[in-house]
Amino acid sequence: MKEKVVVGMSGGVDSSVAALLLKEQGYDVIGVTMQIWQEEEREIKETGGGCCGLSAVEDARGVAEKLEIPYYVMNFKEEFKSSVMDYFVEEYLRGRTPNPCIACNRYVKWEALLRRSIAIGADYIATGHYARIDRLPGGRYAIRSSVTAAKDQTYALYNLTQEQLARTLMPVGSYAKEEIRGMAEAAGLPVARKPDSQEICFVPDDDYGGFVDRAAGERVPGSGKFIDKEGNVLGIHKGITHYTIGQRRGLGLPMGERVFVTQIRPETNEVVIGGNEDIFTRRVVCDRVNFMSVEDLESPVRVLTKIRYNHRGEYGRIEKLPGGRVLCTFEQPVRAATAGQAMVFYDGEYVLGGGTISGTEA
RNA sequence: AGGGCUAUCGCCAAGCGGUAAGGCACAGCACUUUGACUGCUGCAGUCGCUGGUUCGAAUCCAGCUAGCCCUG
Repeated sequence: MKEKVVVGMSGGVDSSVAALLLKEQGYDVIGVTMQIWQEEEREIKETGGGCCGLSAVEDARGVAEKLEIPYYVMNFKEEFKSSVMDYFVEEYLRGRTPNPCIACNRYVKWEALLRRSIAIGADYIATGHYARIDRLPGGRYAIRSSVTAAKDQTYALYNLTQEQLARTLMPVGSYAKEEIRGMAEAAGLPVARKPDSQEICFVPDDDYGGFVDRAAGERVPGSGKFIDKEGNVLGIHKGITHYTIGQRRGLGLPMGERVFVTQIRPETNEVVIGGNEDIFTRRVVCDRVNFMSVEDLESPVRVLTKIRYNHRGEYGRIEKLPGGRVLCTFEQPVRAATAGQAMVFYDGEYVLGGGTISGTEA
């Protein structure tokens, strides 16, 4: 009997080809689009694609028809709201900078979707991520870099558990983006030319600060002071939720030279401003760690570490700290390590693990 | 109501008789399954105002206005 796999279809090229590849590989494929934040009625159709685009359902259904596979829309709005949107807002209110995609992957895609897929008899779930999953000699599963470094999406997947990885397929990770588009074209999929997704999917107007303020209601932090490291007041800011470490644009401070956010202090509602040289550090600490290729970190090890999605990575030594935290001491200073963002460790092509950045000092 | 100094883009600031540098800020675009960073492009028909001298003035002269400083 054929193994059954539920493919999370966003309506983008990548997940569409994932479904195509799995069908060709002989799986019993079921297409599912996760309804996560969109309004029920009016499907806003314009740009979007990739992970959680706007015209998801319409496009995904078209692809499913073309592939002649069953297709369903599942509602995950509650899970998405509590695990992603609420978390997103809370983090900003704390002066941190969340990565919603990582939360969405772990808690919505790989928790809620996997559970429901199993409930309908599936053996696996699959996505269109540019990453591979290998089972290592020791028996553990680990995310492995995509064959194309350019589109590598392993960073956003470091938080998956062994159980989740054991039931996941990522067929797209073995190909380059151009190859994927080529296959979509060849198969006549209607989404072959769809642009890649970008920005935060549930903030369509790009105004994430406004989104947070609206969602925060009464708790929205008002304007406060921009200060320098000596404490001199440089100006007034719009509220700490509008800033992140390393940010330059949007400050409105004509200092004569480029200045950046170096600190956010939620206690005093202050945003500290400094020069570019003030945002580099060699020591970064994270918590909420998830180990992947290894079960635990017994002794310090040298790894390549990424501190943001689009980061080529920097070498450093990681070691455990009390409280389940991990400290990474980089060989070269890294720029703008930001609390709330993820720090992901790579052992060669494999994701060793990762955590949420809590600060730049132990 | 004595004397001196300064008035050029939102901020800072070149310019010194030959037809408005630059930096910051800001905007748009590119990049990007997060936030950033970065890159590219744009951004004074006009130099506080009014006259004058010059072929020609932001640049020289006069008056006016405003701000700053010193002395009353």
